[in-house]
Amino acid sequence: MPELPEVETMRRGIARVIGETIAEVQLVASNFRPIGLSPRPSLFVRRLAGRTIRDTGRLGKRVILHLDNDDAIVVEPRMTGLVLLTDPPDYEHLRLGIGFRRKAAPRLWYWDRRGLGSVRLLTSKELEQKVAASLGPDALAITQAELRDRLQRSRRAIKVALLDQALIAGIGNLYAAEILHLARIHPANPCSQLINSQWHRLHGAIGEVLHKAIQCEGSTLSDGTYRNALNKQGGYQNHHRVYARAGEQCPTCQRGTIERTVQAQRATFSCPVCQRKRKK
DNA sequence: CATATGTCCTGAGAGC
DNA sequence: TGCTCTCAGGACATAT
Repeated sequence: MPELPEVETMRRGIARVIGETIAEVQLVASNFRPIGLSPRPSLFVRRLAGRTIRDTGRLGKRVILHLDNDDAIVVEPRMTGLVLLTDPPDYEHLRLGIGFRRKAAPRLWYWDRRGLGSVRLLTSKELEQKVAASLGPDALAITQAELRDRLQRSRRAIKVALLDQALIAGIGNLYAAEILHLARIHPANPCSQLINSQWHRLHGAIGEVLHKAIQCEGSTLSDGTYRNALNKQGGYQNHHRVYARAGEQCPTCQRGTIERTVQAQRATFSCPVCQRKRKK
């Protein structure tokens, strides 16, 4: 489930490879069907040979490694992908390894248990046209006016709209629930019905939740999958207010009991008391 | 054009 | 105990 905070933690965690030159690329075939790798393996390896990592970045929920020839490695972890500079949780689900010329440089791994993620090598033009152009403003950079302008005409529920990466980039199922709870907005509330004070609270809650989650290095859920680049668990799961807490008392109002509902085939958690369905 | 649904994948946990 | 079923949710293809 890596969302913005987890992917940002990955990006920061691999900053040490900036300036390193690629010596060798290892594609781990194993018994798995091919990972979402493009271009085809031989070309992928050839185009990376001798390249230097110029910078790291993030586009929504993707980690970007910018190379010295302006190509970019685009890592999309989806549900269970991890970018690591240390030994992975297991060797069975390793997909890709990159070794560097400098002896002291750590090896860069891509590990993915479920294999829904992908690793692509794109030109800067492809990165712009295929990736960046399909994303809305980053959730950490969006202004309150942009947020309202982009979402308020949607006929969908606010939580469903927050998950639409073309409207705002970086928020996933877990953080959407946490953000709406902090903002005291019901997830089923249609975007068109939000009033000014709610847009204000929503914008504030997006920043507050995401910054705190980054500070905690993301959320490691009960399955234990998510890890930072050094294979350490995140800490934000200890701050979750509603996610996976159905039946517990609401931490905001101390009166409501957290409910689990389903929207767009995704589990949603909210407090029926302080996240009222009608506008404020 | 906007929105809705089906699909991929593995492993954990429930229920019998 | 061992089997089957359900669920978890990223992004995208296809349908409405």
